[in-house]
Amino acid sequence: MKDLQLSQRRKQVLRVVIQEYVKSAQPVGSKSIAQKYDMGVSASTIRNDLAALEKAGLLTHPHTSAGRIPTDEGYRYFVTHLMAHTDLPSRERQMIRHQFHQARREIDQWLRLSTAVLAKASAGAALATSPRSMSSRVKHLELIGIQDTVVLLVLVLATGALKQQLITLEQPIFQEELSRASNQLNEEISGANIADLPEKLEGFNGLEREVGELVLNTLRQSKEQIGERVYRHGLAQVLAEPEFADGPQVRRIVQVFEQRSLLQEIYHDVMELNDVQVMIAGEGRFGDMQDISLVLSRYGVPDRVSGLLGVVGPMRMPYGRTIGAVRYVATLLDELMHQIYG
Amino acid sequence: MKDLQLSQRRKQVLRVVIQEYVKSAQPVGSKSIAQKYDMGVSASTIRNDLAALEKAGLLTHPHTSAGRIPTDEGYRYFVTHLMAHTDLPSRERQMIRHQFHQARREIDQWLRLSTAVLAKASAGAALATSPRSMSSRVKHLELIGIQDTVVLLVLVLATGALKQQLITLEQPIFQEELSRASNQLNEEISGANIADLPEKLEGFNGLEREVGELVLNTLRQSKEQIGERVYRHGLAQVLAEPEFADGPQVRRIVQVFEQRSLLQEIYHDVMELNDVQVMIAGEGRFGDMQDISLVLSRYGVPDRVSGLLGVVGPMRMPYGRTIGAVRYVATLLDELMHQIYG
DNA sequence: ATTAGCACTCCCTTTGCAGGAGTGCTAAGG
DNA sequence: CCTTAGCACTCCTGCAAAGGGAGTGCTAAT
Repeated sequence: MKDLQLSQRRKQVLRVVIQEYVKSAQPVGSKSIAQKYDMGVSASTIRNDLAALEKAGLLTHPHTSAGRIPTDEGYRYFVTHLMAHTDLPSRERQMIRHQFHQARREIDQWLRLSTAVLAKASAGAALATSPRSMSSRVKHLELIGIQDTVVLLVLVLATGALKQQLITLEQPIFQEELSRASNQLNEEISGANIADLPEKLEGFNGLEREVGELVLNTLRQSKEQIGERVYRHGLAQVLAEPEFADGPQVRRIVQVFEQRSLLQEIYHDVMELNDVQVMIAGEGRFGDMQDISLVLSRYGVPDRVSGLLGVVGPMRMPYGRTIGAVRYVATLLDELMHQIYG
Repeated sequence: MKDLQLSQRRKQVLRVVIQEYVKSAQPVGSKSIAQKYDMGVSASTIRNDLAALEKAGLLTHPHTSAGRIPTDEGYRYFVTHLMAHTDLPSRERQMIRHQFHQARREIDQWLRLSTAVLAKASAGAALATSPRSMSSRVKHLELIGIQDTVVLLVLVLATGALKQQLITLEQPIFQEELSRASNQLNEEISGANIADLPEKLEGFNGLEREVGELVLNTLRQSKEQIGERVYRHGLAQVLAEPEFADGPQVRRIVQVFEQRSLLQEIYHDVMELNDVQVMIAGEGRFGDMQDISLVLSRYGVPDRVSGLLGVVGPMRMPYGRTIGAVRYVATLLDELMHQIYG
């Protein structure tokens, strides 16, 4: 977007239109602006401003004789230039923090809580991915016999992440044998990076070799993926918004909310930025996201683990509040993660 | 429901009404029945039958001059008395089985696949819970130092289920110390049931005691809960059904689909029955489930592990197909689980 | 640059009307 | 007693016309 020169008043008018429209979901007209907000000018003047803002591409109207509503670009301009830097009110922050301290100390719990809290604070639908380990260094592995020929491989990464995988053997095997194998492997590969693992595996064969290969595979795989779990909360609530009154629109947002692949695609973008990122109507880069906005943030500990956290909602969204909520929950998660991985 | 005496023809008429209505979502009238199905009687006779079925509470019409649609009880009667015992066609079964054999050997993968397959086969939204261990016997535990004062407790149950929990200590601790503690605990409590655990813990204090208590807590907790993870798939697709065209109805089904607590409540009922269970419009026992049906089944290995699997969709649902699909996937999961826990 | 005035546009709702589908009832026939 | 044809009746649906209203765009004056 080229940066526009707008007079103070026009900025103010744009701000008001967005504010009112977010509140009421109704197109807002010149008269109601002049009445509710004392801008020192008449409705007629505001009418001119509205026309100018429309020509600039920041507003539209649904039909000739309706009030104005913001366009994608209007929201974008608002978010980047006009929005007051709204952190969540401290009372609310307190409450959220309190909830986190009451939860069990487990990443799973934290993320579940995060989505619940975000959904509540934002009136959108919240989602989060479980954290992905940045450096997948093996900390420890364990082989546990489940059945005669079935063995469970448990893999603990340096980041504390847990991976599990079933192995079926040709022959029954004793637990002693398994323990022996896992001890041997542990000695060799614990602390090993994905890069030096193949080399270290050279010396092994038989069961150890097989398990080693499996470990390598698992690491490789987890390197590519977003966190394997996606937490979601609050879809029902966002569907209550009037923009999702009709069928196609509902399906659109549900798809955005459900689709793993979208998160996967967005993942890298968000990882690069440090602050909360706002994606309005897909920003042209993503398919069917009419009228849908995302507010996303990375969370985690730099170079150790990181995940994705955010809100999906209608484009007509209280951006200030939502951004504040996402940012706060993300920093809270950062803190908690830091206690573990810091 | 009292069991009604219906003539063969009336049963057939009911069957036809349901069949047609499921297909078209349109009220079906006497004339169209007489045309499409050669029942050897005229539309007028069918009209009488329809009136009788309506008086019996199995049908209604939305307004005076509309065709008939089934009521809750109509569907229920159909499912219990009228439905041909439809297993999935064998071609389809083959395909599904194939997909499972291609998946990675991991419960997580299986369940993900299950919901995907079910959603596809049923045109509803599928959900599944991860399996709950029936007897929570400890198989093995492991203490892994993550940070100076942060320790990860990994708990492997006899069923192969994995539990994890972070522990924060007052004092930094060496890995050797942790290994010592976990070895000691393993010797004592591995194989121990939840019942005899408290007794066995008597002898311990310090770190071992603390960990032991944590183990006990974790077991107790997992005893009450449904599987901790809920897998979902296919919400977008079910929302395309015409009954979910309006707002309140959408919110209703999304809530049913999202709410963990509902599954929790239903869990015990389903566990007791052995075959697939059909719940139409909440069967009066659950709140806001107008126009929504559930088709659910237990899966797992008796006395070892079990979980919940099923479909949520509109009441106007192809029950035969759906039940067939749920049953087949459930038995498939039974099989797979049996390989591990059998 | 701002303002008041005013015609114009287009949506939304209501009303009325015609068409159609399907029922319910009645009376006659097997 | 069950079945059938006939027919009036009900109520939905779609369409068109009309009125009201909100808000704009333009113009001319300040």
